[in-house]
Amino acid sequence: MPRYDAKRIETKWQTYWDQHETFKTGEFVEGKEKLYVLDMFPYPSGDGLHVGHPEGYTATDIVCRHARMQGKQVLHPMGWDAFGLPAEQHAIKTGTPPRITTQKNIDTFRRQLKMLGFSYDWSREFSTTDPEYFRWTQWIFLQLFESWFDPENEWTGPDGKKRVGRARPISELPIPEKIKFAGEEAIRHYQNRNRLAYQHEAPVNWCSALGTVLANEEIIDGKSERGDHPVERIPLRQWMLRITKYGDRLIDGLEGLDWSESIKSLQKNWIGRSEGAEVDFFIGSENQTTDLDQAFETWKSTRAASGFSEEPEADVLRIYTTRPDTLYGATYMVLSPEHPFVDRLTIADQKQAVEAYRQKAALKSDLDRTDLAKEKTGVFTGSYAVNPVNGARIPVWIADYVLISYGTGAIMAVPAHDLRDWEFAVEFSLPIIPVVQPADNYEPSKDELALETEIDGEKRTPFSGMGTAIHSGEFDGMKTADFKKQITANLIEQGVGKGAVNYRLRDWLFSRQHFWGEPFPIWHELDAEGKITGLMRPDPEESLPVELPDLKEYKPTGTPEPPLSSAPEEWLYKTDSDGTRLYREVNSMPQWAGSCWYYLRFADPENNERFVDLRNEQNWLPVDLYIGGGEHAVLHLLYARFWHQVLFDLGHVTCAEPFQKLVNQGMILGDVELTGFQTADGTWVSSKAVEESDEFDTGWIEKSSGKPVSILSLESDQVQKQGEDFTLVDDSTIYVNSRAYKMSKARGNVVNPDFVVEQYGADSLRIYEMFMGPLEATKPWSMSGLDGVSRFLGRVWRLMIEERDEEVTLSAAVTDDAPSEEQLRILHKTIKAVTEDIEKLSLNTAISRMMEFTNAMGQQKSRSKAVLSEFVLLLSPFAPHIAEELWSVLGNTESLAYQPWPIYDESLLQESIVEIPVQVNGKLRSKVSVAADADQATMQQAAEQDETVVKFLEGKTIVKAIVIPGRMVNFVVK
RNA sequence: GCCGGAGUGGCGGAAUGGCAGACGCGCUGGAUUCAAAAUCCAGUGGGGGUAAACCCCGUGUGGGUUCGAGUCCCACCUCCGGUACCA
Repeated sequence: MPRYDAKRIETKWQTYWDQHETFKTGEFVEGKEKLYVLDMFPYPSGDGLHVGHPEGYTATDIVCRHARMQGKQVLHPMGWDAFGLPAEQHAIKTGTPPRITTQKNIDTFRRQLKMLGFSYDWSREFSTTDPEYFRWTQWIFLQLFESWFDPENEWTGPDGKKRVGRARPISELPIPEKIKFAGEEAIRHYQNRNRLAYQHEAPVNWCSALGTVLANEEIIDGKSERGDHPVERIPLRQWMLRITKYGDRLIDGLEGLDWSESIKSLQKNWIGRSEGAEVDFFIGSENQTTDLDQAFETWKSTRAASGFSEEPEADVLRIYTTRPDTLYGATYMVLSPEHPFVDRLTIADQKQAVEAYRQKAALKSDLDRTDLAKEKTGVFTGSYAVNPVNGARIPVWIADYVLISYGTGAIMAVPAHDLRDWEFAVEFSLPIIPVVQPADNYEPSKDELALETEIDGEKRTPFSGMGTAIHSGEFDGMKTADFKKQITANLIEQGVGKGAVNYRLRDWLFSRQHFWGEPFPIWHELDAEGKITGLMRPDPEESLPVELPDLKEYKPTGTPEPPLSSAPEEWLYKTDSDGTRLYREVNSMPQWAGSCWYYLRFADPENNERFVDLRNEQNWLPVDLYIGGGEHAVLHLLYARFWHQVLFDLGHVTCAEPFQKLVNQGMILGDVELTGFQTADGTWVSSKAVEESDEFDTGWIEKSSGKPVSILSLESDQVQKQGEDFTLVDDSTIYVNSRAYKMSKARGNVVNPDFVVEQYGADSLRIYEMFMGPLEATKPWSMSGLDGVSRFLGRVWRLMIEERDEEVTLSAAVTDDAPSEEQLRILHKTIKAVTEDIEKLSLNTAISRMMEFTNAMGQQKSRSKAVLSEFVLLLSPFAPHIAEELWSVLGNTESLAYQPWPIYDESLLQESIVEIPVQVNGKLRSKVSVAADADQATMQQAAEQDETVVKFLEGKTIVKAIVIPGRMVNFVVK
């Protein structure tokens, strides 16, 4: 019985922790160091936990258990991100209300997490689907709704940092005189247009198969991320959040954060800030009668006096460019097909062609647009615009390579210096004027060369780099960077342009046509005919939460009308105190909403007065360590930071950034698979002669014949290494594939944590996942690796427990004698290494250090109890169950969860004699033993006397001897 | 294409510019056993040499810096992840 019995021990200690509320975070203690460690909370899917979850959870658990033993107060909560599609789709199929399914899944997840022995404070658990939680999600939405962004506001936050731009209450929005004059309704509409949460009629990605509108982020290659269904673009009234206003703040805020450079750059790229200029090109008034060139002169002088207007007037096309220095090379303009000026600029002769082109563009899904990306298409409108810098008349085209959603939806085309414009100009024989001279030693890039074209008998390529201005009037000879600054200044002076910043980031499409999401706390005013007027009334704060109605049917309506539109009348309509009929907003919030602020709620989960008490927020925030999968590196983190910054601007939270340190755990792949290929008649085909193909069920074909090949799983003894690759043992010309794949049901390589715990125990699973490799690396699973760590725990057990006894008793080898110097040295080396490794999150090496300890102690006939006790403490964050059990067998009556973490003594680390390497000319030739504290002369002398070294020094002169005390000796000889 | 990251034994992976391959898996041999499981001990990068001593080669490729490079610099190759008409 006293063999290491994981199941018995683990159940015992999990019950103990539960009963004693061992990991409940108490009231915040002033002056005691705090640590807030958070896992990205899971979506409780019906499949239960997979082995990827415990990877991050174990890492945070180790950090927390370690921190508690160091005397810190630790906040380590867990909850559920439980709104989302799967529960709704299950409801559609079975009629089971999503709340029921969700609850069941949460129960499974909780059971599994407890089974793994994580030290969460379960008293703080909540789900985003709890009305008491989403009450505050709705409240935060109202904060966004009731605010606008003032880009000019300069202010100093509670963190003492100066910022420009701030969210302010909508009541403080300055109303232009014109609008004030138009009356109350106009003012309300104006406010609506400026809110951080606003409604917008926009082409959205409608997926009829899912019966919903999708965010750009939910679409991959023009198909839905979920289910791979086709997506088309249709116009719809949608909720948007004005995240673009926070573009700069979201970039600047990254600076002080302890995040990997790669995630920071991922976020920066996503935001995609670019600097350039907006420039107005004169097109004349709508029914221009006088000559365009003459009108242009008048316009120029008017502009010189009035300056550049905030909004473009009707007589100009406003463009955005990052290369204002190429203005002289603009030879045509392009509008996106959706641009509002297309109609008025299209002359009668071109109407038909333009209309046809627009139709085609509108029908194209994103997929088609990218598919046809190779070829440039477009139509001339028949109209011209005037280049403000040189008065040149240039034709205005429409083309779908210009997107309505970026910049101003219109561009000036400079074919000589932009690859896309070049392609278009070549296609439609438009003039190409070079205005930037590359440096003398310039070689065209691959992309540029690919576009090489013969024009007028001469081979020419576009040039998209920087250089010196030519054909640019007074600016000739200027360097690109200087020219940009200079011309931007000139444009402002002449009132025809200004410096501008653009973002790749778009405003956040914040509504979904789902049942299983947070309802919006918004009512729409209806007019006498029951039509939506565009004016809105928020639910008063005190009436929150707006709960979901009971529905009989969860099916999508099949139209973009959300399922909530079939809610009972009394949920959908009400008459306000002033007699206005109101209709409830029937969209719901996206799944991101709940995860945007859950980290705040954990600091104060039961507060009925506020989303989080300010004091609690100040005490616990920011999150000191946040660990989760890389799939959230962009969106979740960007969205949560955005909400947080708005709350910060409005004074609801006091720290500017929510997540101080972020770590992305790597993905765990399935076991490595060796795959061979065979034709139908059973002949082997080399993996180098096959390729993937959708044509046949096997998914692979032989390249030469195009015939399908079947795939065969091989055992490791059937293959051998050959160079970089593997081949069959029987035939070294037949290469086979060797790689690990993502775990998936389809591939059948999913590892179930329940199974692993059943077989090996939770401690083994925890240690194995940490031992696999660096936390952030992608790593393949290996069942035999689990045997290894399981053996290690068995060895630890036998260090202390007498297996042959009936009862769990201390082994006779464990004594109360004073530890030997050697045992102490081993212990203190281990303490030092493990402590430092935990701090670096280098958990795989921490475990290997403990293995070394175990191996060394196993050799000792008599083992000091004191030494073993300290070791058990070191092991406890990693394998808490076995550690608690051993701790109690060692004679302790209380949990070790709050025992002081062992401290190493530097003086005990030193060995008295060390073996140091001796090199000659940098090559290792021998090793000599010297006293650890030997000085340079002694070391050099010892090295020179070494037999082998003498041989290498014979007949040579020592030019130089490099001696590093305690480390090495190197002789440079001639 | 662009932006990140990574290339080290049969495998997962270690190495503040200072003994490459810690630790684990796998494999080989041995002990224990009637036998097995479990456990313990020894060996295990490649080549040469007598399975000794010892020597040569070796961290994707080519160059460089350095007394000394897996580690730093330059160029390139391959793989993985993200992204893509963003003006």
